Amino acid sequence: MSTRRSHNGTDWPAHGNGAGAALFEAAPAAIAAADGAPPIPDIVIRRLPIYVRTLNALRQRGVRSVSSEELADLIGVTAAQIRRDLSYFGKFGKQGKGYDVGFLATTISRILRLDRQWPVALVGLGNLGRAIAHYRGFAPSSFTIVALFDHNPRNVGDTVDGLEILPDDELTEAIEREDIKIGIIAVPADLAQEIADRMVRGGVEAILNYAPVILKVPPHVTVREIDPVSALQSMTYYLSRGD
Amino acid sequence: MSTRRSHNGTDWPAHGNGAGAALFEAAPAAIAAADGAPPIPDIVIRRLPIYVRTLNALRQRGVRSVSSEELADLIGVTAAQIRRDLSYFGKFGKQGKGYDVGFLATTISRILRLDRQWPVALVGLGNLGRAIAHYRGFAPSSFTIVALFDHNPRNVGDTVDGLEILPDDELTEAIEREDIKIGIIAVPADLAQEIADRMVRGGVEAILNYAPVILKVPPHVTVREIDPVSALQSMTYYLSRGD
DNA sequence: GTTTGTGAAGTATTTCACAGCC
DNA sequence: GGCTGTGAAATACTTCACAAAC
Repeated sequence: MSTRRSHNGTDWPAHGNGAGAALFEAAPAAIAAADGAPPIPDIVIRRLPIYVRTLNALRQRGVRSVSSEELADLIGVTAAQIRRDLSYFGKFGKQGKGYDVGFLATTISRILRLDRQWPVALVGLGNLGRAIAHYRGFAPSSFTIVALFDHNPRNVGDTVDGLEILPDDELTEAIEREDIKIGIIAVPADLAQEIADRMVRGGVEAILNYAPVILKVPPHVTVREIDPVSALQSMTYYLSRGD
Repeated sequence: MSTRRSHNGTDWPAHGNGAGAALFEAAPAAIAAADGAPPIPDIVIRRLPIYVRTLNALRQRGVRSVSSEELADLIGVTAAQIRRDLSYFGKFGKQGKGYDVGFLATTISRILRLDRQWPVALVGLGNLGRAIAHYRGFAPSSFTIVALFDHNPRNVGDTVDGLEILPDDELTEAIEREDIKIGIIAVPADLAQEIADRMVRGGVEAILNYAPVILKVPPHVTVREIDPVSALQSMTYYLSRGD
C-alpha cells in the first residue's frame, strides 16, 4: 500500500523508491513501457552488462562465435536463462551455430544505450569520492565524470584530475545547464537524501548511491545502491559454525 | 545443467559460482540447511541488514516501537514483505502494538551473526583498496580488517593505518593461521580469480568482490559482487530519450 | 548433429486479506 | 481499534523440453 512499482529494483513508496543494487534486492519488475511495448523485467536488464562484458572479453580473445551454453558456463548461469533474456529483445543467434560475439556485444550495448558517452556528476570527494574520481574503469564503459561537487569548503576549489570541485549548492543549476542525467552520490548518509533531491531537481534520472541510506526519488528516477557493508552483513549468515 | 543451487545470489556452474550483489542478480535461493530446518530465501537474508540499519537509526532517535507499516515506509517496501520476512525466523511483534525497536534490532543482528566482530582480509591496495582500508564504516558494522595483501612489491611493506601490507603469496597461509573467514578482493580483473582461489584454500567462506569478473568458487563459499560499472550500465536503459 | 527460440511447467517471491491477539 | 502472522492467491522468474533452423 502506498507503493507503486518502479524499475529501481524495488517498490517505491509515497515519496521515493527504495533500492539495493548490491544488497537490498526487493522484487523488481520493469514498469510497463508507456507505449504498448513489452515490459522487460529489471532483473534481465541488470544482467545485460555482464553479458556485454563477457562478450567483449571473448572478442578480445579473438573468439568469433559462442553458444548460449558456453556463455552460460563463463558467466555462471543457465543457457536457458541467456536465451530467454535475449529473446525479450529479438533473435540474435543462428541454430546449430550460436551467436556472433561481436554482433551480440554491439547489439546489447546499443540496447543499453552504451553506444555513446554519458556525462556524470560526482558528489562527495572524501576518501571514497576521490577513489571513484580516479577510477579508470568508467570511461571505457561509457561514462565520463564531468562535474565534481562537495559540501566541505575545505575541498571546494581543489582540482581532481583537472576537474575543479564546485560547492554543492551549485549542483542543481550545473547539472541542468550541462544536461547531466546520471549522478553518483558519495557523501555521508545524512546528506545523501538532500543531494539526491537536488540532483533530481536538476534533471538527473539515474543515481548510483554509495551512501548507506535508501533514497526516496520519484518513479522516473532509477537508483542502484552500492552497499558493501550490507553485503558483508548478509554473508555472515552463511558462515560455518566451526569456531 | 552443470549448475547447482547455491546461496550466492545466483547459480553455481561446474567450477564455481556466479554472483552479483549490486548488479548481477540471478534468482537466488538458500541451499537447504543441512538439518531439516526451513531454507530461508537468500533474498530475505539480503534484506535483513537494511532492517537492522533502519532499526538502529530509529533507536538512535529514541523511537521505542515501530509497526511493519512504518518500517516499510522508511525502507521503501511493503509492510507485508517485512512481516513475511520476519516470520521466517519467529514471532517478534505484538498485535496492536508493533515491534520493539531495540529488541528487533538485536534479534536480527544475532540472526545475521553480527553480535561479534569478524576479522577480514583485504587484498589489493591500489586506489580502491586504500579507500576500502580507510573506510570507517566497517568496524561499527561488525568487521575489522586485520590483514592486507598486495601483489605489487612496490606496495608490500607499506603500512596502512598501522597494518603492514604483506605479499599476496602469503595469503593462503596467513588467512588459515588467523582463521579469517571473510575476504575482500580489490585487485585488477585478471588477478581476481587467482586471489579468490587462494582465499578459499585458506578457509575463506565469504568474499566481497570489487573486481569486474564473476568468480568461480565452491558452493560453501558466498560471493557478493560490488560492480558500480554494471550498475550504471543497467540504468542507462531507463534514461529518457529527451535529448 | 548442433543450437536457437519459446510454449508450457515448475519454482520462487510477493501480496492479499483476515482470523486472532493485544 | 490496531497490528501481527500466515494460509491462499497472485505474480514474477527460471527451467524444461522440443520443434524448427542451420
